[in-house]
Amino acid sequence: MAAVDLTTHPGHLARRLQQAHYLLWNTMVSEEITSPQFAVLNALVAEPGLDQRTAGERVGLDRSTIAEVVTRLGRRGLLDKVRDPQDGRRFLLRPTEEGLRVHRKLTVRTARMNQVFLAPLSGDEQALFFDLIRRVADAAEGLRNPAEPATAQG
Amino acid sequence: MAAVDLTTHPGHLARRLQQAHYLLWNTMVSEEITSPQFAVLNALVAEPGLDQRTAGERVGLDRSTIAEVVTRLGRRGLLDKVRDPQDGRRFLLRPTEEGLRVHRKLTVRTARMNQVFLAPLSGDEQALFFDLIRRVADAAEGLRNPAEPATAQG
DNA sequence: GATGTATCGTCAGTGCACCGACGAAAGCAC
DNA sequence: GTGCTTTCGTCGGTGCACTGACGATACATC
Repeated sequence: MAAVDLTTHPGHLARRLQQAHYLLWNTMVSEEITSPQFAVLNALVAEPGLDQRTAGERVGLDRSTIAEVVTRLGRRGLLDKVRDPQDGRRFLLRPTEEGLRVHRKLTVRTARMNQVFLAPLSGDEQALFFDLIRRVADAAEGLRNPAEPATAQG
Repeated sequence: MAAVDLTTHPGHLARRLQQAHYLLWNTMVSEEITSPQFAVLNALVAEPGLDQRTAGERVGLDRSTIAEVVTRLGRRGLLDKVRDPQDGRRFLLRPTEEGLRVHRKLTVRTARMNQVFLAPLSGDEQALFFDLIRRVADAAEGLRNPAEPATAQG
């Protein structure tokens, strides 16, 4: 009997956490717009005119995935995509009027959902929850990108 | 400027955490067997002869997803799938010899990976990390399944 | 200005995750 | 033992996520 206890495996917990969030999002926020789509829209509200790659970087999506998400947002008319006249490789993205409207609406609902989602934790615990996850995720991402500043011995 | 700070959104953090884990798993554990596949294999090592639905329940996968994972594990010869003679609707699953061998090997590597993944946290913090995530995930899952035991006050 | 390298976006392939609908089998009526 | 309902697995559709390869554009060097 060499089976392990998955409740002490961070990867398994992360997956379950994300699934739980997915379900709650569907019921409390939107069945049309997904959480990653909202994240991209949010990035464009903060910085209109981002190119695809940078937008993906802001929310943690690789080139392929951001391309698909952008396609869907474009199909829904929430985002405009135009070639950068300065750099013919890039597409510049900005939210449409409708995109801004949807973003405002979902921002409210998302805040409500987050409250429900985190309700099992006290205020202090919620802060800890963010801090611990962020530190683990940042460190793991750092393992992949061997540092950008100084140390250009890569 | 109505953009929100995604680092205080648990769903976004959960996604980033899972992605970080995915990358680390690929480099430190296996490029062939994925984390969900290992989870299913692990469940079958613990309880050989589970049917598909129950196995999915053990690791948190719905019917459609567990079906795909089982297909892949079967294709790799890590698992046997036979009809339940007692109940013609079910398939009973058990690991093959090769499946047991792979499970043992990955168990070791997974433990190493978890250490690296959680290295940014102290021992106390790791315990907290598990506890907080588990509580949030359990509560959210509870919202979906309106309770099985008493407390039918929905 | 031609050559070589790096970057941006796309495409194909694989895998996880959900939903809704479906057929087959089982269990419960009566 | 003929129906009603439930359960198990499958199938089709959508969406996220990664990899590796590719064409087009830009940049850097000569």
